Amino acid sequence: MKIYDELVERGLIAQVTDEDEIREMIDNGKATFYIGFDPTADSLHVGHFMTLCLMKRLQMAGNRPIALLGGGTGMVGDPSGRTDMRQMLTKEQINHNIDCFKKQISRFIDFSDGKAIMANNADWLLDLNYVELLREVGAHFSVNRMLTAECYKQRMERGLSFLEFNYMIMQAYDFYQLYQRYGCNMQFGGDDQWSNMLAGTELVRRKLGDNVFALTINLLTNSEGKKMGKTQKGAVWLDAEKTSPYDFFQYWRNVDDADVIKFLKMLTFIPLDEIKKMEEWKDAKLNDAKEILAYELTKLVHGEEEAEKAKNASHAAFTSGNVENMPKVTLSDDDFTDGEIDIRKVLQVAGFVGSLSEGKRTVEQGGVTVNGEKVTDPFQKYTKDSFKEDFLLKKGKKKFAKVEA
RNA sequence: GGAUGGAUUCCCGAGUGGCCAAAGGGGACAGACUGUAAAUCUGCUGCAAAUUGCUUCGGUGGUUCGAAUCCACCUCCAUCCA
Repeated sequence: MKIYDELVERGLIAQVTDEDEIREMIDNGKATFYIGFDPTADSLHVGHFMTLCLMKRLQMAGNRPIALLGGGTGMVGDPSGRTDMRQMLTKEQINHNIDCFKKQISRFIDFSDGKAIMANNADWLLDLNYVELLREVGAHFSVNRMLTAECYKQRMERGLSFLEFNYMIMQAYDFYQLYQRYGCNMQFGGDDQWSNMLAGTELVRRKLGDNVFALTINLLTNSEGKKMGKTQKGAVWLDAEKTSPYDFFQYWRNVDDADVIKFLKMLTFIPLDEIKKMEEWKDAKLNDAKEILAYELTKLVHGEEEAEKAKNASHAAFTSGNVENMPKVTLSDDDFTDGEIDIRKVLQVAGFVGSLSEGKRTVEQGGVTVNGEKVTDPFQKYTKDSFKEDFLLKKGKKKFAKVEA
């Protein structure tokens, strides 16, 4: 199966500017395409992961990717899909974030021998002259049209600053630059980027009379239409320091039944005919599919070794009760007062609760066990010796840890 | 620049001098049921060794025995006018 059809089969493609042209180009490895990453945080998250996978798939099909870091656009901030203005980032933050992004992207995409290009739009955006830009680029944009773009609609009610309004122009200008510098003839991105991307294809056509193309992929949503990759604690990060491989594994292990197959198709590199077989799996058997999903994704992001560890930890916690493989938490001397620590504090240090009050509440509701025994006293004390033996802490149904001191 | 309305806890949103750590809903968390799923029901949801104390209703100052609530100034947002 050619790459384009595979993308369709996997449910990835949302919108395209010209299906036949794009199919012809990417199927034959003729595309030089770019995907932009704005450095809004110091790690990539699950949403980026989707586009990185897309980049990889296309690279494997012989196309040349350009990873464009938004050192310039990050100074402005994309209003798409937001209800309020992003907090403005300082140059230092942006540069730091870009360094973090670079490391993560390099692990995914093969940049050797010019097989891929890393670019930063700060190189051409930061030194632009205002009046010159207005004349060169601004003249090609109709405000009337821009205002009808989906990405601004929401903001027409809540307010849109001029700064953010210009984001689309920045992004369009990127495409124009990349086309001239690297012959970049295609842009890919999340579906929320559609109007920004169209602006780019139009700018190139108007300035140079050449046709370039855009393709968006479906945003990763669950069966309820909610965006994936967010938890109550925030985003699911690709950085192991920010989201541990175990938590990452568990995140995918816990997806809804209704979503497993869809995610396997969209996110993993498992051949489609294998996934087809899994579609037959029903009820509890679906748990196997969830585990495959979690394992594959953890492997892609953190490597095989970490994926094995996460899987073993998961088995230890949920099936075998094998304490050795469980996620570990280590108490420091500072956590003890007069050689003692109470259960609330243990929960807090383990990261299971946000405050001692919450810990107390959880214990009172019967949500905490130690070595399988329910803890009833929220002020239950432990000495250091308590942790010499196995100390298996469990909160609720899904939080496990082996606590050491 | 002018007029009007607004800012409340994770989110939405009630509260217009004490009975307010602040209704109701959502979300989150815990319990029951399950398959580490969904749905449902119950509890719970500022902090703190806790019939109490402390911090919180955009900011600062004031009135008052007492302020989310009244007053002044400020900041920000929305709508209309210029």
